Amino acid sequence: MGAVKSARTGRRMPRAVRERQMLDAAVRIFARRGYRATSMEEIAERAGVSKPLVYLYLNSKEELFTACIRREAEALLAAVQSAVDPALPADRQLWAGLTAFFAHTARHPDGWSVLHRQARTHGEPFAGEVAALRDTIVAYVTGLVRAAAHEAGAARQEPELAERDVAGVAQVLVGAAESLAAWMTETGRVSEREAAATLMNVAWVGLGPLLRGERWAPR
Amino acid sequence: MGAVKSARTGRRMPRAVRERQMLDAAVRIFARRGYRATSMEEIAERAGVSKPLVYLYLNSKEELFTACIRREAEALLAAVQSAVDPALPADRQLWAGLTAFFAHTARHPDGWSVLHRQARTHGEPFAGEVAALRDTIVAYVTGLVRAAAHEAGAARQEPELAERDVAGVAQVLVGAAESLAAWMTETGRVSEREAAATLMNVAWVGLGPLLRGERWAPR
Amino acid sequence: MGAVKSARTGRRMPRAVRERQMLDAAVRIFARRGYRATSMEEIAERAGVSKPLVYLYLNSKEELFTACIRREAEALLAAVQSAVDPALPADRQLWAGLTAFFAHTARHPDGWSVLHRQARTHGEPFAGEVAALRDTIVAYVTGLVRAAAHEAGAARQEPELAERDVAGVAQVLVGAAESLAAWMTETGRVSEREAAATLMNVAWVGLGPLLRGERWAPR
Amino acid sequence: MGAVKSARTGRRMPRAVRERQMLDAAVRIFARRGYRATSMEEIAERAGVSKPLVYLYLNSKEELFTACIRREAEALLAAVQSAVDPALPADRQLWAGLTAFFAHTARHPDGWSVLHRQARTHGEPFAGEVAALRDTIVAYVTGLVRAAAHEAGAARQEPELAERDVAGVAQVLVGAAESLAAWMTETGRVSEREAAATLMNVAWVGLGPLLRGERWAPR
DNA sequence: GATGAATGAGGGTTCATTCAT
DNA sequence: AATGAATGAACCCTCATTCAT
Repeated sequence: MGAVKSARTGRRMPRAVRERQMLDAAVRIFARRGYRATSMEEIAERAGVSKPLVYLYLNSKEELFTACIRREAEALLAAVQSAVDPALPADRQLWAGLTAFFAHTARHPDGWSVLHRQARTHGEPFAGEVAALRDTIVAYVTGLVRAAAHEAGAARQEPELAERDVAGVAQVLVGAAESLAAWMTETGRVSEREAAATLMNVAWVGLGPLLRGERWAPR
Repeated sequence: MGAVKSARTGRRMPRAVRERQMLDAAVRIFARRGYRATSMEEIAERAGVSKPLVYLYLNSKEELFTACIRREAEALLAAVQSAVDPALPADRQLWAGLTAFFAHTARHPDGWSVLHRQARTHGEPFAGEVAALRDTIVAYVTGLVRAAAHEAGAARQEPELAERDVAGVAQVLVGAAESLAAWMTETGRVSEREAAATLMNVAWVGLGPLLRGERWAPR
Repeated sequence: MGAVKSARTGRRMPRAVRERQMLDAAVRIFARRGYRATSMEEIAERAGVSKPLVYLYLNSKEELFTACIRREAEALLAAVQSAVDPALPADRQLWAGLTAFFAHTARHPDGWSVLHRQARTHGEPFAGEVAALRDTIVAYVTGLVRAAAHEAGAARQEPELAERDVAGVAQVLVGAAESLAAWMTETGRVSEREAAATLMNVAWVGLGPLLRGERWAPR
Repeated sequence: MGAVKSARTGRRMPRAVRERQMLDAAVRIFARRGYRATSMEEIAERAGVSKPLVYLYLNSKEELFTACIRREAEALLAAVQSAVDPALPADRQLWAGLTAFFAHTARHPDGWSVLHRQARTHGEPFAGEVAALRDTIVAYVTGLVRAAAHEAGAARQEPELAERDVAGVAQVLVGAAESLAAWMTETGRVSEREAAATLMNVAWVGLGPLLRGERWAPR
């Protein structure tokens, strides 16, 4: 009825192209409806092919969803990594990475929704796929925070930050970044650079007192 | 299949009791399977009643899910609010609130999953219910951060924090807290107090340099 | 939701009164929704009693519907019969009967709908109940037509009408009357007297040529 | 139960054929059970297909019922129209039309039941479909009666019949015809030609006195 | 390389009916 | 005299998936 039909653009396309069309359609629909509410019928229709062809290429709904998750995870990781020059100082790397992250999620809201919302809400095996991605990112950010702390500390002759605190800052950074990205794509109220700047101010500027050993403790 | 059956504990209970049982069952199953993948049958079974009774009391799957969201939202808000003494200084309030938040989500992981994951993933009208809760919390946290900045600034004769930064810190706090809570309940790798302490260190301790006007800027 | 609830007018009423309320409610709802689409719930609600009470008094949906049919059939028959004075000439009796019939169906459209539409569309045992009523009426009308023909024929020294033609005229009369009654209650386009007059003109006035032996035959 | 199963005659048939089978089955069952009491399951079974296929081709119970009504209405209209030669005099046309009508309803009792009983009993949108058919037929019959009166009147130098009476006769004719058809198919007590002849005698032969201005009036 | 035809299985919802009080 | 609590059974509809061509 109201479904937008992609005009079936010429039959007989090479497999790689067809597959891409199917994944594009799938990501879009999974992102907007959720895994269970998405029907293979609708994906096939939007991809401009028949249902059996979707099965021929992607085997099952579960494998199709997994393929979507993998493709989007790789794309996101590639976007962030290619934006970061490992030769730069840690804070510049962090800035570049955050900017690339927010830019990518803003440009691919459906992909981000699949990763951040849909995959995590529908249990195994999908959640595991995303967990792996997240672990990679957390590890990378942890390295950056450690290096940043090291540089800053070295400059000011201060003791390095304890691993626990490094990990804590990294977790907060990643968690807040995810949250901001979702908020950005859903409400459009913040720009990519604003989001990145907010995080840099908290993470980087806030590192100073932590490096000097300040801690908050209940009393 | 493998579903655990609650031994039907005696027929003929007053409506209020039955309704509670149904909501308990529903929250648990919605949290684990997601809205669409949850069947009314399974909820009824777990609640120890027949499906028609669930419909008699809760009308429809959608209303049932909404009732779950509302109950869990109210419970979470009540837990946090009753933990906070408005007479205390802002940092103590923040600590108390965060601790209560993490304690509640740790004790009610299914409720938290319904609020944080499921409700937000399945569109309107569910997302709206949770958005209202989140707005309440963000407003409250913003107030605390502003007050905290005010106290700290006043003590040190420093200019107060700009509203933009207050809002940024609040957003990061709430986003990071949500993210940590989910991570906590999903992986069990951090304790409630650790989570709260990490956030206090970043938010509270890191407030210092921000108050002194330090900002990170790319160049 | 939108259902009109009769304010439960005082508990503890004599059985006969309660039963009447239930039948009233049932006729009304059966007439408007049809047998299958009517729920015992709605009847009970409209009657201002609980469902078990409906069962206590009327045993089952089927018996309840049958009771409605019988009550309405008896009422219709009584209305027609009490309007007819057997001492009058046949044409006056026919006129009185038709007028009473149209008046009754106009005043009790739900009852007429139950008899004419609902009961006949839902198979046995309901159709049989109405068939009995119809047979009674057809027999009565046949008698009137025969008598009318006799009077007219006797006056003009003409041969009486053959039984086949008498029966034919009676069938047409009854069929047309039913049809007009339904049309009247559904569209409201004709008055009771107009309907009766139309039928008298066809049946009575048209009797003349038939009595003189005129017939239409294909050639 | 007692359901007759059509031996599944070979799988894989072209859509048009299957659709016809489904409509055949549906008309039969709707006619006998009524709309609400008919289950899609039973229709599918009788059509020799699975339930989903019925939905694939006919979308919903409501659309299926509507499709039945339309098909039967068109078939009935076509049968009557093709039997009538507009070049013939009005009485011959009427006779041909009535004969065709009774013949068609006798040969397709289920179709007639769907049109006359079921569709009208189950409210909109079904009743509207049949009302359109009836209007067409009433208009056609009105034309015939008018023409017949004109011919007859012209021959005898008499004044034409008033429009009100023409309409009255047409309504009575159509109503009586419907009623006789239902009675015929339900009881089998009259033949098609007898039914048509009865109506011709009343309508055609009875037209004479009406043309001469005779009217019945109460007094 | 691609599809029209077809289905098993399951989910949301409703309803007539009963039991215990 | 009357009801709140409860359910077995069915029904409409959808969907992931396959077969035959």
